[in-house]
Amino acid sequence: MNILVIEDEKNVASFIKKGLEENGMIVTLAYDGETGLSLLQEQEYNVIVLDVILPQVNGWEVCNRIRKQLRLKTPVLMLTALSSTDNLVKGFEQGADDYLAKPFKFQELLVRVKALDRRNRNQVATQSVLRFDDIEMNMEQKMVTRAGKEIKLTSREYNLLEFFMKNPNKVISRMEILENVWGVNFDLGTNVVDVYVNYLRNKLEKNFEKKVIQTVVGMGYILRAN
Amino acid sequence: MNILVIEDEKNVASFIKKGLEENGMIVTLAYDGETGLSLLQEQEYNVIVLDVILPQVNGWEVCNRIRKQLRLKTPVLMLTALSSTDNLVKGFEQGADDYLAKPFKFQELLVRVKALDRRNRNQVATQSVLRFDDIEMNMEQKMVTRAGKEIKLTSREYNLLEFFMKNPNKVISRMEILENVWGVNFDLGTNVVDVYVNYLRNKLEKNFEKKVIQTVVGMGYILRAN
DNA sequence: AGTCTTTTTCACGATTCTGAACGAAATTTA
DNA sequence: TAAATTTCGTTCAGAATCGTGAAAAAGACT
Repeated sequence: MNILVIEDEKNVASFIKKGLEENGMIVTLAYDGETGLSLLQEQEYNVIVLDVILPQVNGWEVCNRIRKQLRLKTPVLMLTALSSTDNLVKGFEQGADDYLAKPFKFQELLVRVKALDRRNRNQVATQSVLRFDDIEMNMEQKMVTRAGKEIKLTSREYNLLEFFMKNPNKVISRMEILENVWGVNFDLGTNVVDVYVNYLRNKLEKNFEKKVIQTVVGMGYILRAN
Repeated sequence: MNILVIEDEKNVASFIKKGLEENGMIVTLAYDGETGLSLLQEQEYNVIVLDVILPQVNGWEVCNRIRKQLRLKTPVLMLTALSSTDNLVKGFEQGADDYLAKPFKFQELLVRVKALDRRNRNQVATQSVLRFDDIEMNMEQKMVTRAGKEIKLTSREYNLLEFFMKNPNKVISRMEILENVWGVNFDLGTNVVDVYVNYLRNKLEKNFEKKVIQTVVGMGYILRAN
């Protein structure tokens, strides 16, 4: 289970990290909201622990942006020093899923994190996002980004990339591609695959440093980071 | 707001009752699970405060029966002396919505009760109202507004929009739409879907800045803000 | 009958797909 | 090493498909 903790007080942060790690969780720390948000773009987390009081952008704002901007449904547990009703209600309005008033016992935190994860698992079976290196493919929105930049693909190009991303670091033959992307299972003497790989490369690798689709002469292609 | 408190320790019970009443709530006490369950059959409550340790039937069992037997979705706040993880996870499994470890400050209880009520109200509300960006769909009144302005739709148009709003930010294929809105599950070579999307666009996007229904060539359509 | 809603059809333009052609690169053969 | 062969990358133009809007036809309801 991956947890992102956004908390500026370093001793509190490392206290939480240590405790959660002792319970078998993988914990990433962010000491401010912006860092947290960019981490969320890079990787998927199961639960976010978010302090309300943060430098610059406060926790509510961060929470709001997680929902509205990043469109993530990852459950958020808010940590708050102020346990007044109004403040908390505000938290829920911004899309927090639970809150915990400081100071708290670690057991409390642990239980809540587990409960949030549990609740979430039941609701959303899978977040349909494929990732490879800095390429991200949202299978619901059929949207692809590389290093955060949107890359518009036609449907055939998209399907081809999806096949690559479902078989990363693995040489794929032209036949396999034809079968799985074009639905053809006989060799029509065509080079469509070559052409489309070329299209993909143009869209996916131009303006970027690293090449990701490499050809393996006589065998096919492979999606590999450098 | 009606609260049912199921708690056998009379001094704790009356302490809670008094406090909640001071905050304008109507509180009913039950000193054991059976009494609580029968009260729930007679009247509707907004929130249930339930002690885990009760004579005869324990709190988890009561919670379980509230969900499985009475089929009530009334939010349950569990009071527990044991804040160990396992016990609490068990509580959530039985359908509790939140918990509070004894001893607690009254403020904590109050906040949680309010939060539960609030969450519940929102859920019930959103059961009949769908929102996306500035579009609001009242499913009881079958009425749609955008930016507060009413938009009159025919029933087919309404059903189509409803399907979109239930699958926001997700590419929907023509087939899916045909199946779910027209109830056809074979490909009659028609472009009704295209036509109706077009109707929706006319009614929903003319006179407004932002387009919300976008076509994804070769794949279908997507309801997406901007 | 008359209005409103729904379905179907059509045509144009835009996008996407595909095969062919050819040079470049890699591999094999001589 | 050089030549021959195979494989690959790229470009391009025609073909096929798809999206859109309008308009006509069919159906439902009053």
